[in-house]
Amino acid sequence: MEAITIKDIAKALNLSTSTVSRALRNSYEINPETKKLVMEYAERMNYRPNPIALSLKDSKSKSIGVIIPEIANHFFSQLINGIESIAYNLGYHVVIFQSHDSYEREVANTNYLVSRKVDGLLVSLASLTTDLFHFQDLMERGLPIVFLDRVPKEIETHKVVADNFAGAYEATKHLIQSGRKRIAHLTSPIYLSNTTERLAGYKQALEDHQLPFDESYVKYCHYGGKIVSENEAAIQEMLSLPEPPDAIFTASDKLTTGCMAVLQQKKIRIPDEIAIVGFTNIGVADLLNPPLTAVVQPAMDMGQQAVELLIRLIEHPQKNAEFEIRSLKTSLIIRQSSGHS
Amino acid sequence: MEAITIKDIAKALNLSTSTVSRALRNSYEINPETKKLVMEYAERMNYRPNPIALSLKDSKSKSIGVIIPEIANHFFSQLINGIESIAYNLGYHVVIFQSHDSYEREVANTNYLVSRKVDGLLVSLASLTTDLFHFQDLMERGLPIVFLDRVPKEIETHKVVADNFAGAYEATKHLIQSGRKRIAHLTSPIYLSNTTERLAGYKQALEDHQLPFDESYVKYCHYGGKIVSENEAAIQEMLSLPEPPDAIFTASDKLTTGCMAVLQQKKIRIPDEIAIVGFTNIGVADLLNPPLTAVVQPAMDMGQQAVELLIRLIEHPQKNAEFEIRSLKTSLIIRQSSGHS
DNA sequence: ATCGTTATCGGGAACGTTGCCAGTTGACAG
DNA sequence: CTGTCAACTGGCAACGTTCCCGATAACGAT
Repeated sequence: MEAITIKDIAKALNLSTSTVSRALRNSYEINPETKKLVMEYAERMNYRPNPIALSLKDSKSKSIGVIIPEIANHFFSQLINGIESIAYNLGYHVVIFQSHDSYEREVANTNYLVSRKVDGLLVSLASLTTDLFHFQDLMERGLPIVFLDRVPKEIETHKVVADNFAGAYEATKHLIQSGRKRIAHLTSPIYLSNTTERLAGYKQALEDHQLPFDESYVKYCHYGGKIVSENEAAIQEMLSLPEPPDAIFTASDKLTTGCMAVLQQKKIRIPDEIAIVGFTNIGVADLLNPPLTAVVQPAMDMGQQAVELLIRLIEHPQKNAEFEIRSLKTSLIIRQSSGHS
Repeated sequence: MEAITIKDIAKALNLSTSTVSRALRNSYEINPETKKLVMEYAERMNYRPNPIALSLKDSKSKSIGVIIPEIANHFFSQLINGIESIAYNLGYHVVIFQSHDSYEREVANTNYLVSRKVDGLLVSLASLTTDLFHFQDLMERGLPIVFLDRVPKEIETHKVVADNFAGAYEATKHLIQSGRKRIAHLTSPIYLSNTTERLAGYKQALEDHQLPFDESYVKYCHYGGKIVSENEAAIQEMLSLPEPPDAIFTASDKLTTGCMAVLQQKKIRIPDEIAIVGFTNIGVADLLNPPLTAVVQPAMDMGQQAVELLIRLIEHPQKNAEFEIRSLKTSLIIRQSSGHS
């Protein structure tokens, strides 16, 4: 606990704290000998500057906050790995918070991170967030924020997303080309950017292939598949339609596995009766029964690009800012669940 | 950015900072009217004490550090959820770091967290950590640490683990009772507490059922299944034995899925040719092909108990300390991969 | 009138660091 | 011998907060 401070060094070497400080910072106006003396002593005593004191002084912390819905999700944990790999190399620390898709938690986490003087924020919106004031306010006050994956339309800043439209289009098209006619879409709340983009891709693919769009084939699950009963109800509703779907395109990790679980439990054969394509980064897709056809997002890459943009924003405060929206390609990995022959 | 401070309040209300400070803290020696004035003004201006300043002053931060091997792992993310749920309620913040099973990273993270003045540490050891000085040193300097899951024998403090011996015993016994005779064990480096305990349970089960223990049936994967080729090599070695195993008991998430992937790729039928039981908390065990028999750890509970112990340690510095080792029961969930009829 | 008490408040130091402003030397030109 | 200028170093304030110590006034009690 008794960490050594600059003051201790000053006392031991009979110097002033300022001198020590400048010596350690290798200032030109310090006698090389003194410098050497200080540096060696500091080294020997294993001196580490106190980041808290520095933060207090400079209102900077060399750390960035990450707010994501949850970490128990392959997409987000890969995202984090991407973020960390870059941030680490650039000398930034990463502080992770989960919103658990709750608006209140997101706000609380945001406030805490700000009071902790993070230099910037990386955010993927909670599914239940509709009011964006807490972020808008911060941005106006000059805090750099970069959004990724689930991004708000209303805020102007750098954003990194997957090409959801193309991914959904490709997935739907794949199902169509595999012979499916009645393709359902199980997705998240409509006010997520993801949802509308994927929905649009899905619709466009239907249209381009002369299939009708039927609103009753689209189900929005507010809790993103985390509440089983909601899933189950949504799927049950679709199955009870006069013409039940012969394929389901699911829009997230949890929705996909949740859907598979429900079908399995109902003894509905995949893909014979219903084919599935999931928008998911789940790691064991090819170990599933049946192996899952998936639209995979370049999560790691997304994380990396997002930090890069953020750190650029932090270190070169906006030259009143052209903001970028980077849209990264997804890849469709075809396995058996889509019934592709 | 221009957060309001106690000084601002003092100036605005024509008081001294000390008075404001005490008013906010509801000190008895402040005139109730003054108090009201201050509190209302603070409320109106949305005053929040600066945690950095507090940390500097008290060398306390009301936050705890968590160092785990990796987040992209169901066991650990559940652990985190358990930790957060309790810590949050007790007014502590949780700062998560991944060691990625690297000793250097573990040390770096530890140092950073300590310099950031976390009030305590929750640690699950990196698989490549053998030198424990960085933790021992901290403990001697009075920093509360609680280990969980992967714990060191050499350090005396609270520990929370799963009952690895019993879990492994039960898994092995289950395989034996399902008619398997040549049960292999795919596991992590031997210097992890987990590994030895699970190995012991495995051995004991063999012995109790009059099966010979054969060292060539035990493979230690240093990278815990994260490096596919290592997995593959280990499994290949076992398959090339004169008497290849008819069952494999795998000791972790990644080892389990890795093993299944290799068998699948080699077109070895599970469980017909080789049965599998995995020590894993993977969420989609029943969606796998075949559904996976698993020894599940009460990860959430483990996390919760560990924080409780840690916070107790933080808030009631050791009454020279009876240290607890809590061992929580695992549960064997039987599915098809073990070939149970 | 003097003193102790109580109630209420302000001053200043401290946490660790940096940066500005001032010294204090010594050398050297004038 | 003085003035100037480097070269080097020290003092101090500041970041936001708390806490110890006093200070002030009112008010009985002595």
